[in-house]
Amino acid sequence: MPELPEVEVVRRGLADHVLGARIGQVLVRDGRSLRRQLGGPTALVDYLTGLTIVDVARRGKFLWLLLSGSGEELRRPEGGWVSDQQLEALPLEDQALVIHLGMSGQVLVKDPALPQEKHQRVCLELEGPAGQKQLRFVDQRLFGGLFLSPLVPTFSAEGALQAASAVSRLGLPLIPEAVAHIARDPLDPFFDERAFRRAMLASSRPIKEFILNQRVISGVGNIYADEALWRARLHYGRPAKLVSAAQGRALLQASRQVMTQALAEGGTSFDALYVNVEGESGYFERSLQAYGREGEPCSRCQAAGRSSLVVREPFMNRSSYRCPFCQRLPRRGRGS
DNA sequence: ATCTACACCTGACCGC
DNA sequence: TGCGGTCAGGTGTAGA
Repeated sequence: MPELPEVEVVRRGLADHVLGARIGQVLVRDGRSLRRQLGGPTALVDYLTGLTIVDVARRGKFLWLLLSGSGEELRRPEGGWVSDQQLEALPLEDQALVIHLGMSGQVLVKDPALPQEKHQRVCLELEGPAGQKQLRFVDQRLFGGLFLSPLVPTFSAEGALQAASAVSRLGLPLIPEAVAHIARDPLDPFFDERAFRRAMLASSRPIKEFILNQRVISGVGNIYADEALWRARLHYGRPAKLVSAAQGRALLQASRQVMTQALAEGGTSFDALYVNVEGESGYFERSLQAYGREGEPCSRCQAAGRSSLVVREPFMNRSSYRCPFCQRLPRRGRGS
């Protein structure tokens, strides 16, 4: 359930703590976290060892580390990694390390002396002259993982080279091949609203299924889908093509607002599973209006003097939460 | 081509 | 106490 805001919290943490770090020993405790790695653990270990981390990028729920092999001869300052200036001069390796948190993944940056986590699967030793740290990939349910993927160019709709990720430091027009099919997310300035609208009009799938499709819009998972639909007053089952242009814009706007707010509060957390790189939980759960609020009053209805209680309904083999008053199916859209 | 079904996982929780 | 069933659900792929 880490969605865009939670993954961005992790990305920022990595950008703050591991840029310029040189990767030393790589320890794979559980090969199942490398299911997508061609050649298995050996290939990952062989490739990563000795490389320097030069950038951390994200698109939707995918994170990736950009690497350089030429960092070895750099002079590393006392107690830290190399400078930004040095980093920008380094030539990129042709593969990035892609990380997906799946349902329960965490990326922690910790002192090697601290005890390892129960579900730690992979550990990268980060070497500095004084500072030694570990990048730990922890994942209880093993839906997440790490793997190398070759960088390929990214293009805009008009065919121009375009930064693959709005949030990377270097803003390179390169994306890991394995992430190239993922659409830009609603917080990406290059998000293509017209393409989003075209796809909406072409789809008879329920609107919630539509916005969960990472090929159409990325970063949205079950929690923020329900929150955005609540804000836009849309029923999850409404066929996408029957959502008006104004409602579609409202939905996109709602997803931006809810994710921006969640990011400002450090992400959503239901338990200790979703945390930043220092192991701390976010506070956004307190701000959720629909998700997880079965039986509680809809705050919008309450403010208007009505009483209606949020309901939980099965949809797409998972739970959906909505207000039965302000998120109804119009007559035309019934039957899904 | 489009869509559905399932595999991948662990742990918390619930009813018996 | 134990034990089976259910739920949490993102992503990729096999099959219809």
